Amino acid sequence: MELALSLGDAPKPFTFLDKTPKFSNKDLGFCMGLGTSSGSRSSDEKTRETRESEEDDGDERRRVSSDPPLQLDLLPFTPVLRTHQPSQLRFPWLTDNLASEPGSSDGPGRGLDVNRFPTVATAAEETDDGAALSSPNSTVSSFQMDFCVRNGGRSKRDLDVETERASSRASDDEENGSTRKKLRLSKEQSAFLEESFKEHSTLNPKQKLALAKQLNLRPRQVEVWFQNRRARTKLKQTEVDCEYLKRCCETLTEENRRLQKELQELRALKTSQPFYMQLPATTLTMCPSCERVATTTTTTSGTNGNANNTTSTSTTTNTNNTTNSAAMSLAKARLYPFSSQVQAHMQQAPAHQAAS
DNA sequence: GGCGCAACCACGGTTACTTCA
DNA sequence: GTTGAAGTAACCGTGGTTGCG
Repeated sequence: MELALSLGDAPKPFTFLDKTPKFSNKDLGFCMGLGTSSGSRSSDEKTRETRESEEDDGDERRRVSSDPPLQLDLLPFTPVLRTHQPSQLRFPWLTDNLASEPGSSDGPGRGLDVNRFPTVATAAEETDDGAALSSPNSTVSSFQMDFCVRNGGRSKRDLDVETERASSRASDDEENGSTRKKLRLSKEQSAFLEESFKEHSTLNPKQKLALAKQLNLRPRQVEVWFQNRRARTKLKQTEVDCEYLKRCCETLTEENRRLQKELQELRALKTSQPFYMQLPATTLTMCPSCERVATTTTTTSGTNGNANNTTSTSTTTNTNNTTNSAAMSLAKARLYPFSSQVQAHMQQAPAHQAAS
């Protein structure tokens, strides 16, 4: 019996894939590939990769480029960053002098930072990330990005209102030091983080600091954002995988049901037309492992019910789905039980497979 | 080389907050 | 105005790795 389950390049193994809701790259910027064992990489490997990446800042892209086929891209902007906005959105590890770009003192990006005055950094952050904490008067604060391209027409006034609101919330929180700090990142900040996530799903300290500077966030915020983003990606991937396996299960169940039904039909046919058994039987059997059909002519003799089977010929044929169904029809007509020759044939299966 | 310790990081799970229908 | 769901920033605990004495 043949059941083809292909996760690879089968033209259309499962029709249900067409029914899955709108997994269109164009629409959602979503693409997924099911690779071999990429999803089960050990944490050791990942940690090692990270370490290597951190040790070698000049080779940042190695981790990305060595990523196995498993890929989930949920990002809203599908175009590649550097071809998309090469002159406006730049990552600090790609261009070091962005903050000193001419004309950075004014522009639509001014006042984008939700946490313009991150005065509530923890003691640890003060020590660890203190170098990255940017004062409003530093060169970092003068950094601006031309987000208008991404704003979809949002005016500067809108940005200012949003920033003012965020600043207000921040100041409220500062007054009430006991409350947890939770400040919504602006759309522009999120978009930039998304783009950088597209470049690197993990950050080394250098990148983290640079991103934090660039977006006027605390390095801790950038770190947390990347952690949550990875978690979201993984969650989405799990959901997709789950759905896929569910559909696979349904398909296999349906196939099993169909085969059971077919088997019942064959049995019914066999009992209703027993005279076929008296004919010189031509065995049509299929090796489950190599999917070859073996045609065997068998002479049945004996008067006391003991049959001496003698194989006269044995030919093997490569099968595909078409020939399989033809073989099934032939099998229905010939009605021959699974014979001992099959077992002998199966013992030669490895040779068949090697030959094919 | 083996061991203990501290520091760091990533991750999973959870909480608290915001936004929106 | 209220409410529940969804999204997400932030936090916590844990395990792994690395460097040092």
